[in-house]
Amino acid sequence: MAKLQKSIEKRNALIQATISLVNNNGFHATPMSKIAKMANVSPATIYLYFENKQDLLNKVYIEVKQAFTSYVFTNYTPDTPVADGFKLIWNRIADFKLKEMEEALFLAQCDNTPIIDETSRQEGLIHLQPLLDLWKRGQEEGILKPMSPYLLYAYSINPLSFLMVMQNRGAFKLNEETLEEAFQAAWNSISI
Amino acid sequence: MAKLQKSIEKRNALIQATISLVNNNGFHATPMSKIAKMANVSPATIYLYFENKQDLLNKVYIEVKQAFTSYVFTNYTPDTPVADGFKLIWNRIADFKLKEMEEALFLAQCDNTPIIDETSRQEGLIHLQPLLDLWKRGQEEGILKPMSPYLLYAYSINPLSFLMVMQNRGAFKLNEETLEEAFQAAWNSISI
Amino acid sequence: MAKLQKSIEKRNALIQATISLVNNNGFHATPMSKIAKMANVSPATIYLYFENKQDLLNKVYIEVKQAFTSYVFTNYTPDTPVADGFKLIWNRIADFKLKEMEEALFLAQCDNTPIIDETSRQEGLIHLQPLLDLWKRGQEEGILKPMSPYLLYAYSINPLSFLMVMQNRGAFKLNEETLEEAFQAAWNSISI
Amino acid sequence: MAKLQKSIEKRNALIQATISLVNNNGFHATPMSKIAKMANVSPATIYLYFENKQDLLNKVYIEVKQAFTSYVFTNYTPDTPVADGFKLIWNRIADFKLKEMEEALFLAQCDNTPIIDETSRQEGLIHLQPLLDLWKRGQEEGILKPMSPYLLYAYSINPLSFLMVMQNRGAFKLNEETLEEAFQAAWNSISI
DNA sequence: GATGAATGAGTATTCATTCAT
DNA sequence: CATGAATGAATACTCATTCAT
Repeated sequence: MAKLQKSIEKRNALIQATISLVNNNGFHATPMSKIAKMANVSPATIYLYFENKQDLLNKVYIEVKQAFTSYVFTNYTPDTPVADGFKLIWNRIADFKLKEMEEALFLAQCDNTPIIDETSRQEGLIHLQPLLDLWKRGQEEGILKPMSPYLLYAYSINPLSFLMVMQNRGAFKLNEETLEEAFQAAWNSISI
Repeated sequence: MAKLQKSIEKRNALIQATISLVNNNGFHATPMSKIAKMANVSPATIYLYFENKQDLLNKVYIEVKQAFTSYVFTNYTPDTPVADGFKLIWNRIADFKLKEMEEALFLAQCDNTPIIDETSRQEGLIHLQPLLDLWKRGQEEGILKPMSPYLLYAYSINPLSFLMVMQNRGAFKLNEETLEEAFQAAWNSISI
Repeated sequence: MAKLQKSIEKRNALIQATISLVNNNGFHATPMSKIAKMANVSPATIYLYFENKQDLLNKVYIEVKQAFTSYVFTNYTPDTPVADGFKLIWNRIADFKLKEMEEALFLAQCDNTPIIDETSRQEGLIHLQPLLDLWKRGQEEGILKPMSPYLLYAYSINPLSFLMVMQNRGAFKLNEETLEEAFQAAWNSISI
Repeated sequence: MAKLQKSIEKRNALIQATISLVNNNGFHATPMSKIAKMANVSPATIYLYFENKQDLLNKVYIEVKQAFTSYVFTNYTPDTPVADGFKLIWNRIADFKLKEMEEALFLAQCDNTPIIDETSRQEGLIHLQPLLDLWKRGQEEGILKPMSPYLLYAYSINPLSFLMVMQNRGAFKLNEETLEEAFQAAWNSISI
């Protein structure tokens, strides 16, 4: 029991170290040895938990993406009215990006870079379905513009990533006021 | 003259090779030797034009960014009415992302990654001033929401990057129709 | 008793695994972990039976060599006439190489390679004495050429190793006919 | 010109170092770094001349084998009478094993071990054809036993490898007398 | 200017071996 | 006895950079 516990902790430490180092230095400047050191294990130990560096990265990506979607859809049920549902989900996304900035930044980097395997990328996408369903419902009800979900995502969700990156670089501050402005912009862009 | 010409051509070949390789393989999988090979020069030759790999990357970034802004503001004059001016600029940006996809993808990767020096990043920003001025004018005229330019950018400009990346991955198609939808979403998000 | 039995079985499994893996992949590509896996034990268990990898290899060599000589001299008694005795022993050697090919191939590889300690090699040799005695007798009786036993061995015994390796590589077939030819060649080379 | 010369010298130094180290320590205990050190180059330099460790080994094997066969058939012409021809070739083989012991030992190790690629092994064989032709002629003339060339090789040629290994281990001495005995044994084993 | 050969300093990965359980 | 997890010490191989020509 204690052993399993320790094993899980080590794996998590590796994942956290990877996120942190890739965020700060980029994938190309994140050697396995540094990850090991930050996680307080030997480099060889990484290979007990992950097949190789690419596998480590893929697995971290998938798990962070799952944590993200899991966080996002907490409290949401498919019978929530469209406008309320969208606001709920949007706020959870914003919350996640603010509270789990490391994870969110990591995702942003992976999503704009060819460092993740295509299959892992796909695997990360499937859990977004409830949002797509919500949008479809909104379109059927005539509340949302009849556009491709990619457009809906590009204008209502993705901007948060940009804003978070800017906040991380110290150029911009996400607070109650700017978040409200952001939500209005998001809603205006997709609602009829 | 012929010599200078050849020199410039070599430099351009190096820049193009860097863009192409970083796009396809990521920075971490783009060795100098490959760049040299693709540009048909010796690895040593790179160091006649750039100080080192980081310098090469920074310079490529800055030049591509300049090409981008230069393209974007062609035909635009500061006395254009706000709505027309925004539409003009927005369309040029969309144009660039469609016609110079390699360059645009490269910028998207650099902008979400810690591979570019902060100073180079700043240098890439300064040429965006005309757009910021336009927005300020629009806000003074009560046409645009009185938000931070970061918010304006996040919602009216940045989504195009996301859409382009998606198009590049084969998931989405930017055509006359979707571009029009995109523009409406952009305008709705920032206009009062 | 059952415990001792199991212990012996494990040790044998380790020896067999070592032989098989070294034969197929060579010593350099035979990690302890693979040996353990093939023998269905933990890597750590190997060290309960052998001091280290070198010791494992030496012990395997010695035991296989003993199995070989023991097999070879079964039914042979020192009072057998020289010609009969040689034929008897030669046939047993040929038999062993055909029936215990794994073991024989392992010996061939060890005998031509610096992977076995010199002392272990010596230890493997001592049990060949009956053959040396037979040869001495044959020379005293004027039946065998008065040559160094190394020459006798090189021409009458060692060729079987070569033929077995060739058969293992699929290039040659040892059957009743070729074995008879081989024996004639062997006998012709050493008899007066 | 001087550059090409140096290049060839470096390559040869690498080959010699490989032979020497593999002979003394075995393939498994011959790291690239040691080979580099012995050849007075950087480890990275090896990879300018050979693709990887396996390629290095294969190439060394092939070149040594070619040197061997080339040495062996010097002075031999296909019209030499069978007995004379065999004696000539046999002596050259013995000569090579005595004078180029390092090379010969290396071949012996490679020939009894799965460290060489099968294709490289095949490539090493093709140059032995003149000997096979000689044997065929001898069989047609009724001088040699009508056996498989593998048997002829096993009994008339291969024993020299064994004797050389023994001499290298200090157990046996190849001199004029023992060489003559060896030749007689070889000839007796294959001649009618 | 231009180059190709050369390399030192890494880097991912492996593996023999140990040790707490 | 037996083990699986852990690791330090290699090891093959890469790559940004240099330098003699």
